[in-house]
Amino acid sequence: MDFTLQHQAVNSQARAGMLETGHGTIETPIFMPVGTAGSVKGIHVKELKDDIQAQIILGNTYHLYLRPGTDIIEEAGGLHKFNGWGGPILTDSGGYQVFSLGDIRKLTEEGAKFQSHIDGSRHLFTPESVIDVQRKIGADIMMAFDECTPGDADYDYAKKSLELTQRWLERCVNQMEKTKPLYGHRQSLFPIVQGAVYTDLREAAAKHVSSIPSDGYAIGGLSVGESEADMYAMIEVVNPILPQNKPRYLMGVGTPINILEAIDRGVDMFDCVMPTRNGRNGMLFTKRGIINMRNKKWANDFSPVDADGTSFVDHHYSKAFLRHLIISNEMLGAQIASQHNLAFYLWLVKEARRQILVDNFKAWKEEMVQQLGKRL
RNA sequence: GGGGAGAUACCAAAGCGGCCAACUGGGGCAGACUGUAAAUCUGCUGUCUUAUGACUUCGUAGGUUCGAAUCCUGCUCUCCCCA
Repeated sequence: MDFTLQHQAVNSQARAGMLETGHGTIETPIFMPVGTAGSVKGIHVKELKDDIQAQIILGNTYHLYLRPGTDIIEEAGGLHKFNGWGGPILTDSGGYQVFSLGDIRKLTEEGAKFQSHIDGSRHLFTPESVIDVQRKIGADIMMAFDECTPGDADYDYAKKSLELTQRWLERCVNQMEKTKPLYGHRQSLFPIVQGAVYTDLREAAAKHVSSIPSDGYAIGGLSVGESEADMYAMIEVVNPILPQNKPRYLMGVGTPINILEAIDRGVDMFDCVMPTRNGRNGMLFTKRGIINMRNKKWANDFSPVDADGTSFVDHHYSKAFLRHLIISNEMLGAQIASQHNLAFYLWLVKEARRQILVDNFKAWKEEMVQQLGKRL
């Protein structure tokens, strides 16, 4: 997997690049829609490609392992074929579930014992098994198995957690070397930087992962309860240490403002459930600010969903109709909102890239941030 | 014509002498959501700009009682069954 750094902004750490995968080239900075169970919730592949113009999507190891099960995906010929997407796929390792399934999971040196959130059955994830599952899923980018340390972890916990993540990383790397891709395309493993909000831990973590040759590097354990100031500070600590000529992926982030701030600090790749989940829950992101579509003031606003938007849905439907759908709990409401939000997120990173290439990123970003935070 | 049941807040529906401004659903209004246990969750929803406060409510008019949405009587209306 080759990454080409095309342009480095002058008064910002922002970069524009190209990441070539076995399923297509990704232009960075990029936002990757999340498709936990193999599908970006509520979005057809056609809309994903043509309307939203997604270049890579996520899947989740834990969720796909539980349902439909690794065997089915292998029998299908990998996730690319199974879900009909065909483009690049990144799979999260289940490290986030170590965090989010706190009550029904137990960590040991060996790995993480989960109880299925579906039927309560017990499963063990190890760095090795997680690599094996991701081989079978066929992800272009596989994530190392980590502990996503909570944002409020104390220093002692964060340190021990980081050390566990580091030992797990070594095991992931070993397992990568022992195994091969199953479907004829290259698979890359991205290590993950942890260390909570502690500068020295983040530094150590960044140095550790940088010592391991990889096609890209991820920053994890952010947007998990810490302040935004801490999040930005940690990005600033980590990015100068990570290899310059490899893509950097900030996991799970974030709001449109978060993304622009992180691009400004040298991040290339993002994923987040916000555009889809918040969309389903009636929130729209636009370049002029945030819309809570359920608010009464939209009830008789027959203007387009987003006059500035790039998506078909932005101009085809009115705010009043979309509000009606969402209030009525109609499936289409969630679909339209998700499609709009994803199209907006992809527009945002595409425009950021364009501004980087014409050396106007910083000024553009400052202006955008003012608008994006507004509530309409 | 005969017999029976019932009228509670925007809707539905509990409550059947004090713990009732009134359970619970729905609806309404607002908020949350960041590598998805989420088409989910949380508030508020009689009036008084704030309230452990005041005031006005449970078809309607009276009555009993220290005290009534709850008991009694009249009236009005609704529904069901048999003709």
